[in-house]
Amino acid sequence: MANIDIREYLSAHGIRPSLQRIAVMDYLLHHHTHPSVDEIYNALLPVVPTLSKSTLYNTLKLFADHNVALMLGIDEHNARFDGNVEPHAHFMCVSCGRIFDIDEAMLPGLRGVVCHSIGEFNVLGTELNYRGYCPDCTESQKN
Amino acid sequence: MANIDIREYLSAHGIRPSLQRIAVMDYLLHHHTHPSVDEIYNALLPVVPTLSKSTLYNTLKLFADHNVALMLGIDEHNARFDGNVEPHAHFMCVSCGRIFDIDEAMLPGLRGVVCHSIGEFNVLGTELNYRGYCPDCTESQKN
DNA sequence: TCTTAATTTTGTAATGAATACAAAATCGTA
DNA sequence: TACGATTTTGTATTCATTACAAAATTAAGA
Repeated sequence: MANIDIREYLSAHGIRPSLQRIAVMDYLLHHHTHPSVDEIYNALLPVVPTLSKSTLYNTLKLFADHNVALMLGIDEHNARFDGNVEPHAHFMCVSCGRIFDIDEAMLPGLRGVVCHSIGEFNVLGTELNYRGYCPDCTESQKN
Repeated sequence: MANIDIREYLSAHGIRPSLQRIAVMDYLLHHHTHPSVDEIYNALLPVVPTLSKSTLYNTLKLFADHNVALMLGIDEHNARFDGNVEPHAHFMCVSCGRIFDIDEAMLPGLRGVVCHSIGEFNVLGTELNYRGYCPDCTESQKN
């Protein structure tokens, strides 16, 4: 996705596309590692040397509010962010700490819990998190 | 559930039943409000005047590790705890802040995402969280 | 282009939940 | 009762996040 497209993507969601916001959105769309604020900061500092943590927090909050990024609560130590806003679940490995996407192909039941209402409850957002051992760490445990 | 039963419940899960631990477990089993550490602390202080926050953190971590309590990540500001360890989802109202239990009767799809493995991923724990407006707050918004 | 107001960014200071740690208290067992 | 292990407690610390005001940037009109 070129920068011009990210500009339009942000604008289309009511976000004025500043240099910093484009850089953050660009990073989120090209890195599916569910980065923390610090990871994004360290990655973008060479690109946007004046970037401050405040701007990052502001920007990520703005993105979450405008539904162009997810703020994940799966890691109890840091907020994690995801530019993929399509319904999907997450798996965090308790051994290596990586966070994996779990999509409908892997978890057919996913559709059954993604909804806009539950009885009289009006649902705005859904978060489905798993913790356990990823395939790599399950394998290395056997040895 | 009488204290003697809580003793046995904790013992059966490999937890030595101290006065403090019994008090915390008792509180969790009788209050389904998904309390924060502070709420538990303030509620138990009159009962266990020497109770310290350190003990609470230790105890709740111990409970979570031994699967007699859930540590919920649904509230980004505080960890919340739940003595109900049966599979169920949670709903947090963005208006009043209350956290509600969502069981299988309300959400038939729940069974479809509670599992012990997803492909090669070895699942130890599942957390399904919703955010939105609860029935009370949806109603009062109309006025 | 200049002016001005609004928005955005930035740095610093403050907040507060959670953790670390060691001393004191308690428990279990001989 | 004595002693080693476990648990509790208080204090100090850490560190992610928020608050806030000044500086920089942008948008739009004159």
